[in-house]
Amino acid sequence: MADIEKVLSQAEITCQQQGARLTSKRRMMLTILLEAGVPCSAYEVVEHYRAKTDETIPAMSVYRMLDFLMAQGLVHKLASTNKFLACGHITCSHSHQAPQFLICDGCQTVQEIGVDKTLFNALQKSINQQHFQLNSPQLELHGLCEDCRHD
Amino acid sequence: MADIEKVLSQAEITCQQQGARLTSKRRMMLTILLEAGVPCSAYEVVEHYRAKTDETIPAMSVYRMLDFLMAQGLVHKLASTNKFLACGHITCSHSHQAPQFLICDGCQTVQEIGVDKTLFNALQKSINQQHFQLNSPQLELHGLCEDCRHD
DNA sequence: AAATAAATGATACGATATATCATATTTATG
DNA sequence: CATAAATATGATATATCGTATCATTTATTT
Repeated sequence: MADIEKVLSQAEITCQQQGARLTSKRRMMLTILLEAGVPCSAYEVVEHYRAKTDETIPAMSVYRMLDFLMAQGLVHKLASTNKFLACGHITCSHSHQAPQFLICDGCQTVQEIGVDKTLFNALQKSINQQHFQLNSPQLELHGLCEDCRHD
Repeated sequence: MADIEKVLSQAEITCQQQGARLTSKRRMMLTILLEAGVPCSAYEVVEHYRAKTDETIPAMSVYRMLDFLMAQGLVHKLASTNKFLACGHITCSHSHQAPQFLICDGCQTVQEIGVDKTLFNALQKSINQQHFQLNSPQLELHGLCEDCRHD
């Protein structure tokens, strides 16, 4: 597990640079996702929050805070599973033009791999041929990680 | 609009080849998606079914039939929008290793483009480097189609 | 300190999806 | 054909995911 404090500090800086406020609750949401390590549904976050703080938080608030964190690029949502996870690259300088997630259907862990230049170019090319203007591609690839493949 | 009858005939053949039964209700589900032209939620399919036949069908049944059609490769589900659409390649001989969907956020139309060899290779390479065993990638790319871009 | 803006809470509800058991239909087999 | 087995569908309930709306609190500006 990477140093969560370090990630949080960087998140703080990122938000400041973007003129966004990382409130203590928003920070807590990010902490929960970082500690979980695997993607969580919004309602799982609600539950983790309750477990950590002994206070309840409305699901509505969690959704809003996750939306905020996504807008800052600190959290991603996996469309294929309706779950949220902390960005794996908060402390590095990647842009996130085309995040690719390798989602293990065995143990639920996710590897967020960086943008492969070759891949992104091939993607752009095949899309431009269709006269389509891309927003932001997000690749979610399901399979088995090395550990689960051997089970 | 492509000839729906032709697509249905091919669907019939595909099912026979796979030892699967394309019942009249399942066939109706596929027809509804083909006629709709845009992706539909399961509950929209329920509604279309009622409009067409004046009979109601349980959502549960629709989900099951859509699952069946997906297992035959006749229908795809868009994870990013929780909607279903008829495969755009039923009458051609594509394998569907890596379907790519260009989803227009303006008008909801979807272009299902074929597997680009270069892209698929780049994808495989970046994945294998992570010792990950892919199930079946499905790329969902959001953006604007040519028409909507000019609005 | 007052006015404004931003964030969060509270409540209700809509949309998506599945579990489970019952019934009907089709297929296989004696 | 008759019956058993398998497959498909219906019916019902409920879990899960997500948003609309209005109230309240907290932070920022002046």
